[in-house]
Amino acid sequence: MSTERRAPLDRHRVADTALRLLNEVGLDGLTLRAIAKELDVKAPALYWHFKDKQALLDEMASEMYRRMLTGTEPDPADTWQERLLKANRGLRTALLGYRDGARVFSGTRFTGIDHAPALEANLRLLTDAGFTLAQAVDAGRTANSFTIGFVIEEQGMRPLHGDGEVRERVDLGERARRMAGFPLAAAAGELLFDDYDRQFEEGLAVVVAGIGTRYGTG
Amino acid sequence: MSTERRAPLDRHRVADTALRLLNEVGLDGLTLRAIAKELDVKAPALYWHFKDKQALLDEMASEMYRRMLTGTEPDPADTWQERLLKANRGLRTALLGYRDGARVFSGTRFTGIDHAPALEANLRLLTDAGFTLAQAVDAGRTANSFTIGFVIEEQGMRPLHGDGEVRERVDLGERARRMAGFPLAAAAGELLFDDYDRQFEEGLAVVVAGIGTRYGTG
DNA sequence: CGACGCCACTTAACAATGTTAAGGAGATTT
DNA sequence: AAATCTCCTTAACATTGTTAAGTGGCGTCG
Repeated sequence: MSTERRAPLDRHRVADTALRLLNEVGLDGLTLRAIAKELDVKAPALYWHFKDKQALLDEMASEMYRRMLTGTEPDPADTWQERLLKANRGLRTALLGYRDGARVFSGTRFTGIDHAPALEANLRLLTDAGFTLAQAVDAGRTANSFTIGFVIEEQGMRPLHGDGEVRERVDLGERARRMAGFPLAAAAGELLFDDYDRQFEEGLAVVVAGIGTRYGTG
Repeated sequence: MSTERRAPLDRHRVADTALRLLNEVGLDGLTLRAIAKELDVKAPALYWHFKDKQALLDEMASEMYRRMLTGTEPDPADTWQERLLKANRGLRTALLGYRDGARVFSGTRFTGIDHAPALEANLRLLTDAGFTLAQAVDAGRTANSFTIGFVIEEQGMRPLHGDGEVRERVDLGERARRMAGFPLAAAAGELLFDDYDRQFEEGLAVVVAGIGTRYGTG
């Protein structure tokens, strides 16, 4: 018998399902009707739990952030360099875990305080290492901006598709042809669109080194 | 008499008008019908000049980039530090010049070669200064990623509105209340959302310093 | 026990959007 | 003069976020 009554939804379950669906259809395919169907519900039902679609996206971003934190208990024995590296690697990994993850994440603001403990711990570590609070804030934001910017470009160039497959969006041969007459720019093509992991590590190392140099805590 | 025949459109004029309109209505309000009305034309006419809306957005991004370049003739006597600073300051200024500028810019890929000469000149300057090509590419992308990421956050926090007015999207008092129990994080609020110009300069200085440190060309 | 009321949803509908199909007026070419 | 090309219009379509109104189940209170 179908007298089984589906348990009522809540914000968490909706965001959960939406995140799972995001990886199949991408941000542009993530319609309220599709999410609702996945939950065995009609679209307007979502408005009982969320004020509008943006509120749902905010919840999704918060959930992404929560999952990122659970993967990485901060080690109090970290040096500030290690902490910055870990935090930003973790952020990138979390964003890459979802199709259009960076776009979703950067378009939303946190509503809760789930991020507060980690932020507090990081600021504490940096100030204990000799940074002023202002320096610690600047350092964190600089590294954070780099990571977000990098992943936005990365996901724009190599979108993750439904089947987990990665497809390049740039035709290197055609680019090289257009760049004839600009030898360095042409040669840069192969470097620009290959080995994002290495490029990210390189950039992150640059940022951390710069923080040490500029704030004299290296 | 209205026998005056309007000159036919072209991609450039459409992108021009769309960019002007962008500052009045924002990316979400930038519909094809609104752009068409501004051009005294019906919406489907745009499809004669552009394959789809994304193609128009690409053209807009290219135009933004072109305007950025005309403002800044690269000085061959620049040191690599000066060049990186100028290029990324210019990029930020260009992005801030349009409502949702960073979102428009980061969502698109260049189709032309307008950016090639400047890229070539920058790579030349860096390699002449002792960088390998790979290092020059990495350095440029790191700085670039930082700038894009920074401005995306900046414009997300302080959206530019139609009348050129800037409205804050964060209630600092409410944030401080939520952050009770996390003193450093709470105190960081005022630092995080104030004086973006200074924060950007600070971050850019960090990146440039890091490039010098890591690639031994400082 | 029955009426009330709240929760969590459904059905129906709306205006707006990107996009396509078909056609048409005017200039240009043959 | 006929045909073709350019650039645009009118009409329509499916899809989207969102709102309004209604409805069935469940607990509470008289």
